[in-house]
Amino acid sequence: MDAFFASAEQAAKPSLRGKAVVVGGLGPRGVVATASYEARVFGVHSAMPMAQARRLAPNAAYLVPRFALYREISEQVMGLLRALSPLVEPLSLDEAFVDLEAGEAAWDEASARLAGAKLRVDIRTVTGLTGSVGLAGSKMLAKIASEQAKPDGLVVIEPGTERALLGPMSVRTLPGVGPATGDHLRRAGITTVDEIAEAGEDELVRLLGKAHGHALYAMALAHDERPVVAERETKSVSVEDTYDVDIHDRMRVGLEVQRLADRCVRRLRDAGLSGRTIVLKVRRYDFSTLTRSETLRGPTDDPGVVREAAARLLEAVDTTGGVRLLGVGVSGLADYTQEDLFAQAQAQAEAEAAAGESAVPEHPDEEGAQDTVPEQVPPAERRWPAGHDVRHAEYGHGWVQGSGLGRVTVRFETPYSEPGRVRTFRTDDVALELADPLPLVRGTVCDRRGGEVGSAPRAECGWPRPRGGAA
DNA sequence: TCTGGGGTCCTAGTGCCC
DNA sequence: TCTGGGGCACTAGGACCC
Repeated sequence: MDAFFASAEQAAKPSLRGKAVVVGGLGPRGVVATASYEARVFGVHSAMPMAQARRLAPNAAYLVPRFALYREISEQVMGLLRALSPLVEPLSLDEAFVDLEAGEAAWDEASARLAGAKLRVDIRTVTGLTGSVGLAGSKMLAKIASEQAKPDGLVVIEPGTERALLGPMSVRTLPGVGPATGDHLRRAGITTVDEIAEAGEDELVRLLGKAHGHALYAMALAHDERPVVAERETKSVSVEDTYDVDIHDRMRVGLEVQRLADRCVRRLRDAGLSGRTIVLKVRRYDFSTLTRSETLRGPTDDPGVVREAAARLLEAVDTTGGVRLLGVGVSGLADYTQEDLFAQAQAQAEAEAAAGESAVPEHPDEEGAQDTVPEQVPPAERRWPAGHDVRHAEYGHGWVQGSGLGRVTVRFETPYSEPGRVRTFRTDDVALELADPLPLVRGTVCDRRGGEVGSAPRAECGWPRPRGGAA
């Protein structure tokens, strides 16, 4: 999908069509998730600090991501891909590989082109958004083709032309070559794919290590035999928060870790998983990041057990100077729940010992349970995130254009209307309430699959993610 | 300028067991 | 009893991806 989050917002909000739109974290430490093509003209791009984006494009619309909406659109596109082939490998919410041969949707270049062209039309019809398709004989080349096809295009890499196409390209084109490896290669005098091939496999292994060296050399020769894998098991589940202001208070750090542990367990349980290894992540004031982990005797999804492990790990971390990010994760996953009996028994014993002494909450992780850690934020304060849908008793459906100083500004429009008018209300106006997003195309019903085809949904998103790479 | 969140994979060091 | 090596599990960090 092309500039996916931003395109979805433009489709949902007629007044933003043709305008610079930036989606990402709006806090002081936010970064850009996606910029519309209109915003990219100003130099705004993904992963850029939001403060920098605001300087480059001060008049752009800045919105927070609405993952529920993107997930629904993603599921619609996934449905279209699965109609082409049983072998669909999602890479993210907006990208996927499809093995067209396995689905007998294509058997030669002409039929592949036809299938790709029809897919693009279908995506547009169903979602109202544009997608790009790359067609090639391997995943690596299909991905490169789809990048070249953006926005709103279709590119085929014909068999026999791969080496000539790849040769002059930057090493950064190859998957797995990021800033660090790119620099490493550049210092060795290697900047193009051709130069990787000329350097030879031994040199690549010497420079980058065994796995990376072999893989990169093969890619440079356009060799990529990786199959399209429809089912990928989740390996870890984690949550993390970056704080607007560094936390110095050790007690507060401890409370945040407990909250994160609870959130992580909720995600774990929603996915029907349990895990053995608890990981604590701390990013300090100077951006140095460290992780500490502990492996239990058996997998658990008990919030008390995870909280305790995370607290133990925190004890070994020096947080003087302040922390900007905290995270809690669980790995070593199992798709069954075999409780850590020892830890549970211990927790129970401790709870019994503590009974009467204090009112520390126990295991509150039932459906819909709230965080047990006291919130620092005053309760009942209504939040109006920029870009979120609202409904007003009198004016109907709209979205939050901005809020602050006790006021919220709403633009009243829908995906099917003309650009609408703006009105401002008090943030506690009872006539105003948050609303679910409307479908981008009138009459389409998002296909909330029950997992009857292919793999059962895992992790929080139900099921993962798509693009137009076709192998 | 000042760097999110949720993942995966790889490497290297260490300790333990046989 | 001591030593060494292989294999494995665990831990920590880094790079990369979207």
